[in-house]
Amino acid sequence: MRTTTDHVLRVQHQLTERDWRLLGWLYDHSVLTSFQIAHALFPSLNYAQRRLTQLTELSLLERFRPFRLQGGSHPYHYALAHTGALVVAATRGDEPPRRTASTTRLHRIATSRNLDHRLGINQFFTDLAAHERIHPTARLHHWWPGTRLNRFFNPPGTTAYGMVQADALGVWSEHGQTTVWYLEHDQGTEALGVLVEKLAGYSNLVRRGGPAWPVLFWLHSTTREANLHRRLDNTRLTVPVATAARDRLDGHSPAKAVWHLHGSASPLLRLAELPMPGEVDPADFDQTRQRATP
DNA sequence: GAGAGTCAGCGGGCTACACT
DNA sequence: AGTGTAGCCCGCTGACTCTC
Repeated sequence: MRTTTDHVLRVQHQLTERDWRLLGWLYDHSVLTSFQIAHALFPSLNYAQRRLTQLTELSLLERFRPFRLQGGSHPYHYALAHTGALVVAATRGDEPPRRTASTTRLHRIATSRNLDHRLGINQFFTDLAAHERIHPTARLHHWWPGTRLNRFFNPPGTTAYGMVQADALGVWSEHGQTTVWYLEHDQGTEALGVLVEKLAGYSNLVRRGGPAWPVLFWLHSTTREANLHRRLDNTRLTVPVATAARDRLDGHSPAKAVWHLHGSASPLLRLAELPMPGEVDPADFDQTRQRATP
């Protein structure tokens, strides 16, 4: 135990603010590819690869390359190694994970059938972080995994709001406008009816006094997007619903004007322009310990 | 001087395909 | 069936510049 703690102390002073942000993301969101990390946090892929190799040598990160059927190779996929998990847990005041738990977690990440879905969600947020990196007025304040939402809405000792099953929650600002939204990442594998049914959870939340933040469907094609809007025409909505299709992005970030707000005749909206039920202070979300940065 | 970052070239691991 | 080659998709390395 003493040795492990020493190692944690030893590596901490070698970390930059960017490293802390990366470790925090991996603590919350399991896995990122070298491309995603480079795009979100580094000026070049080359330099990112160097730094990631260093963090791996410090035993903060683990990496793996999934088998690729079409030939060639996947990029390295990075996850938190045991030491990395200890470092982040320590800064957040969480219970330090046991080594066996860290190993089990890693194996589960690497072999998960939901790996593509997870990487798809993470791609959305790393695209936003990349936008933030080169646009001084933009800021990704918070990126929460879906699992943290229920803790946020139902803290111990309070009246429960109910459950929502979002893939993630984001708090995003640009040009002084702040929005909070739930993300539903769609790979086109679920029936449209299943997507529409997910909105019932958000309606329940609003009915019990929860906030009516927009729900974003991040869809894989414009055809599916059009079909979903037709379905929504016959659905009673209590939260704003917006959609974007990845096949019309043409390299644009999800921060840009790509969002089709259901029931609105207005042109496509930027992420920061989505309707909010009231003023939002990003600091309101700090109490649940989002960042790993000490 | 140290660290951050860029550029170009090289090499590894894989599939597909043609040839023997 | 075995072998060689091309192409794809990557990461790694050395040499260099820039900034603090």
